[in-house]
Amino acid sequence: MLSNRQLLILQVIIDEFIQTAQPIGSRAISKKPSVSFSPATIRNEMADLEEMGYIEKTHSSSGRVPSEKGYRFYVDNLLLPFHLSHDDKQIITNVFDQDLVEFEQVVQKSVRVLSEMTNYTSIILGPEVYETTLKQLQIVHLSRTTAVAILVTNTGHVEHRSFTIPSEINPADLEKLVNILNVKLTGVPIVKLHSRLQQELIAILTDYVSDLELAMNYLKGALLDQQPNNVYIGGITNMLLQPEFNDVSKLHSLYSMIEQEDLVANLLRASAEGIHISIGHENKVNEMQDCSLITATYSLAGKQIGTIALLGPKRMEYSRVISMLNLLSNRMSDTFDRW
Amino acid sequence: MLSNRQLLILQVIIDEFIQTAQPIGSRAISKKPSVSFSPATIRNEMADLEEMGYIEKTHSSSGRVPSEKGYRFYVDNLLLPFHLSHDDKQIITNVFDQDLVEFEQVVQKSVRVLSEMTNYTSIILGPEVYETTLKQLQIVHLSRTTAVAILVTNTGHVEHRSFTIPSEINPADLEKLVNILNVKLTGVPIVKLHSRLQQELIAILTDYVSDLELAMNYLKGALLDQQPNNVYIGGITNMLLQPEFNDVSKLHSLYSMIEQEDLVANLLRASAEGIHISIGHENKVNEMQDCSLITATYSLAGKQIGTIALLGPKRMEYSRVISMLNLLSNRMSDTFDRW
DNA sequence: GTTAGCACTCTTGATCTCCGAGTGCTAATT
DNA sequence: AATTAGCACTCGGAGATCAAGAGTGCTAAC
Repeated sequence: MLSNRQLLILQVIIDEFIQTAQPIGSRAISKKPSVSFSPATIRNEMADLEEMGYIEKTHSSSGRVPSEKGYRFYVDNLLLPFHLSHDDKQIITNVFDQDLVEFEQVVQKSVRVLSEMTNYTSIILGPEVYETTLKQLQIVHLSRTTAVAILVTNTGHVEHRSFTIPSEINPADLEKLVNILNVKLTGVPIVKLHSRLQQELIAILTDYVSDLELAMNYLKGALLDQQPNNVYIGGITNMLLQPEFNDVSKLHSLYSMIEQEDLVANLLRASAEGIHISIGHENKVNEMQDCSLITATYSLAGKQIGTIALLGPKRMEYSRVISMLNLLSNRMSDTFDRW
Repeated sequence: MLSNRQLLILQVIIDEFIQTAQPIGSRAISKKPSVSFSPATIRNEMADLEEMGYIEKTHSSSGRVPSEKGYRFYVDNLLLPFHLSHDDKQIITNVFDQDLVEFEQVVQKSVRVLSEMTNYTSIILGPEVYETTLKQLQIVHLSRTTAVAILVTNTGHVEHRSFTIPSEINPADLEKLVNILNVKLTGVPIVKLHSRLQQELIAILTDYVSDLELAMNYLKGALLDQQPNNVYIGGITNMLLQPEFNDVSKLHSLYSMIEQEDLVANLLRASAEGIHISIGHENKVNEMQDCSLITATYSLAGKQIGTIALLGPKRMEYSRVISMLNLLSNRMSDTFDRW
């Protein structure tokens, strides 16, 4: 167990290090107004804190630096609720002021605002379509042999994909097929489209359409193949501002990781509801083990549909960032619910 | 005028520097099989080349490094046609092998391939829609008050935008309006949509639709407001591999420039037909003045519709890169024409 | 005209020193 | 018993110094 004094000292060390990125010495701590002990006393406490693994030295006679265990303790026990300034709140709220009626717009704007306000890299995993349903399906013929399939969801999301129509398929058949599908599939959740197609409709459809299989395969390809990774990333260059990434080789490995959107997407897809923080080696991805990742989820009708995340150095402004993520994720959920 | 020997030496210096990024000394040059003079002779020639401004020293007793004037001369006069390896050609050709029928897919794939093959940053300015025409216009109602407007072009490009329907507008009117517009505007070039709407159709439309103005304004907003910046950028992290960007502060200014997509878009939009090279300070954008930018254009039916560019250090592999850009832009033009 | 030779210049890396910030420990103080 | 002052010690960082090496410019010889 940590004494109150140790708690105070640990708190000061971490707060200070978050600001300056410099090791903190006993003298500097004793000068803090909230601290009223001599450097010698503090040195004793620091030795204990170090023994317990909450802080570290960079070399034998340096000041102390928080360890990952220290950050973890800080995040779990020492985090003070942070009051966002009125301006900050306003900026976040403003994102939702214009009448944006599309998920995508909201998300794009949020990513930008978040990275600008925090100076970290922000990542949003766009709303998953689990709950969205098919609103309308349509084929637009571009020429004899090419067409675009367009799929509109009830959330205003539009997917489209071009394809070539093989000469074996009768365009009229395709047309008929689409008409039937529209009647039968409107309102069906997107994720269930595939199984619905397979299980329930084949029987009905064979009656209407010759060469069914061929046409179906084409439609399936057009509509379902691409599950796009709706990952939005902003402020990647902010990493350059952090002294911990002065080293180009570190940057390179981190950046090439971030460039792999599917990897990032999978990582975030696993996030638990609410705010969650992974510090350094708590991250499974190697390239992130010098970073902290804070995730928050947002929801539609109480059901989690996406994730907002901030990636920065372990030395993040946890408390401020958490407040911002909370506010943003609530606003997002509210907005989506209102639609 | 440069003597043949001077040309040879300049060529060797630049070729070598492009490979190694290290200053080249007279001894190293004289060891090249293509060179048969002693270091002393070469030193004399180098002094002349330096006086003329084609090469520079990094310090008084260092080897020589090409100046921007040197690169310019090299690019204008010394560039040998580069023969792409069979594999390289194959990789580029493969981009077009699958039956991609959408501009976007082709462009996205090209950007990736290009940056992977060159290790530079590749930028493609997506096809401008000047020549594309409206294929179909459609409104899908999501709810009483929201809808998505979808616009399909003859090239398979799909634009969409959600909007809220103000209560003053009669949904039936909107429907009617869209029907009429579809009949009247199909086949009209996208860029002319706006003027067409204003000039020719207002008269006809007033007969059919009450509250015309309101409905029109909404449609215009939905369809024409956003001219999206179709800029695709790949391999940004490749910059980290170049020794000239070891310095984090240089990287930062360059990266924050690249992050501004509209700036990049405007820059490329101005590119002249064919291959064009800007070296260092020939670039107007400050942040690029340590870089070279090579642009190539591609076309549809002989009309330039977009730009491919590679951004790298001044020490670029000009000749290889130019061959690749040539091949790629031709293939792109061919493919688009074939549709 | 070309090249060998040589003195000179400048970078690079290694080694050393000095300074200061910070520590741990002990002994004095409260 | 807890706190603090005092002090010796440690280590990193900034400079200074030095030697090695790569490269140059110039002169004189070929």
